[in-house]
Amino acid sequence: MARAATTTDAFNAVAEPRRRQILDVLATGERPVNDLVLELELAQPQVSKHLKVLREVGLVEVREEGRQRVYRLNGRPLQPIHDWVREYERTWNERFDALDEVLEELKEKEERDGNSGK
Amino acid sequence: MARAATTTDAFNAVAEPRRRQILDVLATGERPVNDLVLELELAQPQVSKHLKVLREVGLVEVREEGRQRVYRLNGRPLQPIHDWVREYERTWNERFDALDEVLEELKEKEERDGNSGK
DNA sequence: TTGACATATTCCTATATAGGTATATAATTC
DNA sequence: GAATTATATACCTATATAGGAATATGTCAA
Repeated sequence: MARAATTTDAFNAVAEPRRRQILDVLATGERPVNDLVLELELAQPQVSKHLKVLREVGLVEVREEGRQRVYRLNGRPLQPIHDWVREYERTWNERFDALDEVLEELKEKEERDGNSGK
Repeated sequence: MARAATTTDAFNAVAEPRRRQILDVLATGERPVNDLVLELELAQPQVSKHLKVLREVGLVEVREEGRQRVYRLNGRPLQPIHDWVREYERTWNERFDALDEVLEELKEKEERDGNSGK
């Protein structure tokens, strides 16, 4: 089997840096294709193809305006990535260790006092 | 050009669901390869190969213990993903809209009062 | 040292790109 | 309607998989 298609989900679509760049630009406001071409210094067909992938996973939407296609961001499909990766934040963020300690202390305290008080 | 190698960065490594599964298991504690094989119901060579990819991007580390290789998680390479995707949270989270409104009000208030004070 | 166990590596195949180039499609203007 | 502009699509190539099967490597036990 080959790798999963880039259009499988946001994880795959966003693995490509060019596509993240496109989203980063669109995050500042909607854009017709040619603006993206100029801002990213990427060939027009490449931009169109990346946009197609992003469209298929729902990360962008299009509006027709004369002969232009105006693309806008839809971040919602990124939520699963956010949710997944957030669980790992504690593994690199030391503040979580501190928080864990506090919670641990509270728990122990509760176990000591808890039985007497309700 | 083909797609970027899976070992290019965490974005690419983690696009594969099996590798996310492996990390999810390791998040609960280190494991020798065979435990992963059993828990994921995946063939041993496949697991070893996925682990190799994860090793190359630094998402796991190995310790030799007799004839076993005990793998443990290192979440740090996930931080760039977290940082990137977090910027988009506001695009799907309505609470940010509410926050934006509050900030907008504060800003307007400041502009009204600001000139007299300070 | 022979065999059992744990893991990694090699070889195979089908498939899917990303970018380049050329071209098709569609809207607009003169 | 011919030329121009904006975008999408088709075709090509090099490359990299993910999984399956077989095998190599390394470790321990009897």
